[in-house]
Amino acid sequence: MASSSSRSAPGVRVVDPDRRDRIVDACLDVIAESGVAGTSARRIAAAAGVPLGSITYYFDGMDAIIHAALERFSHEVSDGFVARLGAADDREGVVQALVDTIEHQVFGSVRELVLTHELYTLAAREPRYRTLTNAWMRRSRAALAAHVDDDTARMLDALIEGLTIHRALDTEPAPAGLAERAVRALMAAG
Amino acid sequence: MASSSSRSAPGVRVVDPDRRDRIVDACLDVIAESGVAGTSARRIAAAAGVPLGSITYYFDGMDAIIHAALERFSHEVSDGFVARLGAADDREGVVQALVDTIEHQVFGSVRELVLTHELYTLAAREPRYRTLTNAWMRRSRAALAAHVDDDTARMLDALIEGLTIHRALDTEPAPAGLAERAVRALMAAG
Amino acid sequence: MASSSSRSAPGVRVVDPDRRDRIVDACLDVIAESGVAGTSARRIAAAAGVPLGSITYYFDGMDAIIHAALERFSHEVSDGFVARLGAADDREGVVQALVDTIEHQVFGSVRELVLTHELYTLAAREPRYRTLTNAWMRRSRAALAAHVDDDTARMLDALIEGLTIHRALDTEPAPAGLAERAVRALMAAG
Amino acid sequence: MASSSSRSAPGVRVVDPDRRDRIVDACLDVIAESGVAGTSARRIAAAAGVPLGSITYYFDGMDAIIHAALERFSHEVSDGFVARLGAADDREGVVQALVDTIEHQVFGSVRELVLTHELYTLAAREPRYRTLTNAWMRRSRAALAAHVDDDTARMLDALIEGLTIHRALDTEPAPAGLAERAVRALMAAG
DNA sequence: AATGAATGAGACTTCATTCAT
DNA sequence: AATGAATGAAGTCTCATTCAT
Repeated sequence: MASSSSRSAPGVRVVDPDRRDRIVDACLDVIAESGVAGTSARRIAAAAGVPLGSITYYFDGMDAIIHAALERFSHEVSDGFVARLGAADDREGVVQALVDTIEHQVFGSVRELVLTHELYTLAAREPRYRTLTNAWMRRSRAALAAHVDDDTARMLDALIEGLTIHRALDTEPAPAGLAERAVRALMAAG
Repeated sequence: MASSSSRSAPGVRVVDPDRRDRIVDACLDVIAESGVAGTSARRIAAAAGVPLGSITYYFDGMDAIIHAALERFSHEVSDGFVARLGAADDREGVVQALVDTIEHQVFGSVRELVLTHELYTLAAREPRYRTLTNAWMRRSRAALAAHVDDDTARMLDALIEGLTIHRALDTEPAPAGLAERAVRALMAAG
Repeated sequence: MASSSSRSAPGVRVVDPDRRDRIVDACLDVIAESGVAGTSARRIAAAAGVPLGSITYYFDGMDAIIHAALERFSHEVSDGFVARLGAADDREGVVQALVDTIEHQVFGSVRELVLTHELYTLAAREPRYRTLTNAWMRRSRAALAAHVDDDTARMLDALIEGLTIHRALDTEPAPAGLAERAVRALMAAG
Repeated sequence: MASSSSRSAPGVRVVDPDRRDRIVDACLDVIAESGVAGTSARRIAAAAGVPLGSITYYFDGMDAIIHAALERFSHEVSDGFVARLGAADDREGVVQALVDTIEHQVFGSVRELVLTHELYTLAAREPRYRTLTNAWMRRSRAALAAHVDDDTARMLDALIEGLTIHRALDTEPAPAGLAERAVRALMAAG
């Protein structure tokens, strides 16, 4: 008679419609922890709690999983940014949303930092990943362009990128108010 | 007649005092071409024209070579930046040097972009590499701080970072003059 | 026409349910021939007629194979001893069984001698192997204790050990009847 | 002018007449700690505090060092046994000396146990090492034969061997007085 | 006499992918 | 549809030994 345990016995076929999704999520976890270089089908399978064979059954090779995972990641981050910016209803709200974004990252887990750079590294070399970062940039700029002109959107996007990276990689805290001054300076110049 | 080839016959012991340096350079080339993930002792040895055994003879494991290579790289880039900035003798010269830096990267080989991100990716996860990026940041800011106050130096450094990355990852060219406007805006705010 | 050879063509996937067992047996052969020090995954694979990858597929590292092999060996020897002793139905039969055991070893292949010492050497240093030798000792003593008291069992077990080793390592034959006299003396003392 | 430091500067040639001896001792330490299998020229050199080149300069390959080391070891142990037995001046003293020998080993460091088995393992397979163990046995028996007849000497030697090994490998202590009863039983039988 | 740079062989292990079931 | 046994390639590293100095 079948066990009522939530963990099925080995060899038993399970109906599991979300399995593909779970693999993608697990892949993201593995990349965050061990890097793209340390990501293997075995590790993803273990993290997702699925058999090894599932990996190559659902995906066409390792790169397909990694691409799917980083695509999902870029949308997650992007969605957050767009939401934060969408909540702003005046110029002052925009400033606050941008400063929050910059400073939020620092307190955000190391996970976001790591995954971002893993993606950039791939994008620097492979067009398939550059497509991902391009779309991501475009979504960010579009969100900004709802409040400022296109050129200012570009400048602000770059500033956020640079400040976020430097804050994350720095060993000492950034001066208070610096992000805000920079944001205001660029918005004034637009 | 004796061969003038740089590659010696197998089995022949060679005196080669610069070998360690050449291995580091070769490692940088391999990382640039195939990424840290694709960098193996075999490939480095082949690129440097030395036997495989030399790699582990001169370095305590793969990570030691990669660290040495990326350390060298960070200094090379940093030296260029410091030199460009050192040549400026007035405010206008500084603006020009920074704009040049941002735009120079784009026309610079993909090599610099790739290597920078490979380093950042490692730095995001491992303290040993964060030490490298920190020192690099500090050198850049110090060079800037010779011309502007400390806070402005930080802002400019971040702006350069962000603009450089976005230009490199973008598929369409950035508007002319945008970098200059952004630089001037931040310098005026300082 | 299909080959009836036991060695399949390269690249052909084979169904081979006893493979794990065959690897253990092959490992024992390799240890007997070349010692634990000379035992490598490559050699075991060659001896078992399986690809190198099979070794690490079935076992978690070299030590796991060696442990499994020596565990099997200790049971093989132990089983023989217990059987020989179990066949004895009176005091005189026990004496004969023990003398047979001592003298049997000499004519037994060098294999048993070699493997025993390889195991003892590991047991002298690593607890995991000492567990093996302990269980082995316990089985031997239990078999003896069916015929004599516990202390005598210990003495006899040690005597057998010592005589066996010295006979095996000696370059000249032991005096006839010596083993029997020693066995009788210890049994009389019990 | 030469430094007066006890540790010479690198590259300085040192007069060191006992170096060969020190290498042999260091080799014994390495074998005791890591086994013959884990003994390498590098490790011996490090343990002896001599340059790597010294190893192959003073010895004809690894096996020559190991043989020299184990030969020295067998004499050290043998000397102790002969001395202990030589101090006995009557039958009772001999009994005591033998019981001491058996029980001394248990409290002796694991070093002696390990080295003994490493040597036996080699002797089981290679004649060059069997020569060592044979000579060792002969010295032990000769020391015993000064007090008992030849056959009894053989029996006692074997008993000591077996009891020592079993005590060392056992996880629980042997019954008190057991060694003494066994020794007396064999001496009475002689 | 003595050294340490140098090397090629071979050690273990991990892995993506294939394929019979 | 799904799995896991199986494999060959490639990974890093250790090492004994050689040889120019």
